[in-house]
Amino acid sequence: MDIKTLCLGMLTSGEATGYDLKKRFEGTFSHFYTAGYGSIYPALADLAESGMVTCTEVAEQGKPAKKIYRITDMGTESFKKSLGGNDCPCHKVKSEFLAMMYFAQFMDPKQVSGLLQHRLQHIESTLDMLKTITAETSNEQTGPAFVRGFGETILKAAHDYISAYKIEQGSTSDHQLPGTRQDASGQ
Amino acid sequence: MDIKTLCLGMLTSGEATGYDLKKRFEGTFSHFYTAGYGSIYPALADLAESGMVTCTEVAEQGKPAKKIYRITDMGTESFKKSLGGNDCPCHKVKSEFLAMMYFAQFMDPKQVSGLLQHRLQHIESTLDMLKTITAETSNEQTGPAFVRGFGETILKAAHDYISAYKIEQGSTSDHQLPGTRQDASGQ
DNA sequence: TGCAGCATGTAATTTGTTACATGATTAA
DNA sequence: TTAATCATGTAACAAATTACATGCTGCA
Repeated sequence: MDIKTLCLGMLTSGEATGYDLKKRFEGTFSHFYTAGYGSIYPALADLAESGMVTCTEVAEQGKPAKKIYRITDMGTESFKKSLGGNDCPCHKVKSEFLAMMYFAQFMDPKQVSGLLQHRLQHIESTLDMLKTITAETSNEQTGPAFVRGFGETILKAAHDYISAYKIEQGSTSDHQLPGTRQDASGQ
Repeated sequence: MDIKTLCLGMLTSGEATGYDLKKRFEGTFSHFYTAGYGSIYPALADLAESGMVTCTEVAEQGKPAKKIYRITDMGTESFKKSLGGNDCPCHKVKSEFLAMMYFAQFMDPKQVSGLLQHRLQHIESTLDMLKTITAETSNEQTGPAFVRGFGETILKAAHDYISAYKIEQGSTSDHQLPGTRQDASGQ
């Protein structure tokens, strides 16, 4: 599924600007998809050109005119069809974190520790964000609820696993000074 | 981290051909990175050209000459440096599965069920593969062990989550016939 | 005084995927 | 006889990232 289809899907729940969609990619969608302005704006332009969405310009002062996009009936149809025609959707992970951890033996133990700490913090902030969104949303539909729950589950499992490993390393090994442990300077 | 660096890293544990590396991408690495021949072969050619690896051709009958790659000292140095210069490694998920599930309301319940079933099976086969690799490997180093354990943990958590959701849907709702449930035709 | 937020977009570059091209051996 | 395994590679294509370009408002 490309960004274009995803933008179209997002518009099924109401009008939005490119800027709005970006915020969604940073929110609920952030744990399973990424997209920047460089893909969102061209996607919306394409969708408008092919009649999937309409675009209403609203003049703003001191900013470029706001472009409000709304999905058309054709757009909704097309979106449903693209959902229907995919019974083998992929789920891919691309992790520099795991790749580096795989080669931990080539790294300074301090760097490894920093890496783990960094990842834990990232997981925690994502988890916080998901919680905030849940609190703000009422009457959540099963789809979004499933996806959010999935994210929370996986994130918690990852957090537990990394935490357990850190404790194990901290207590068993000698390559980390007991007094200095959990220092984790790098951010 | 690009495929080139990853190939270089893989070669730290011994000589290999492009074909060998592809198999590794299908094995231990499959749950956090993907790469096809189209990226591996050019990567190895680049590495050889820049002196990171050496290449020995061994003639074979009925096949193209086998090219055995070995990492050089310069290659090892370069690899260590690229590991050291990355204290904020990303961990990205790109999931068509979750994207589709987010929009479950636009899909036929049967398709949703098939989607879940399909994902469960994929998780199971990946888990089996990881188990097989573990059985075959003795004296595993901490890096690879951490990564494999991470994969198992996350995969199990995902499996449990999806299974629990299927049961919930199967028992509570009326949009699935009790007699036909868990049929999951699509593969 | 400076930064974050709002708001849009383009162009070059990077990166990886897909399809193509070849061809012997071996097990089912 | 059919498919899988071994074994290499290229060229066209698709997709997304990054850097660039602009500029007001409001808060600290």
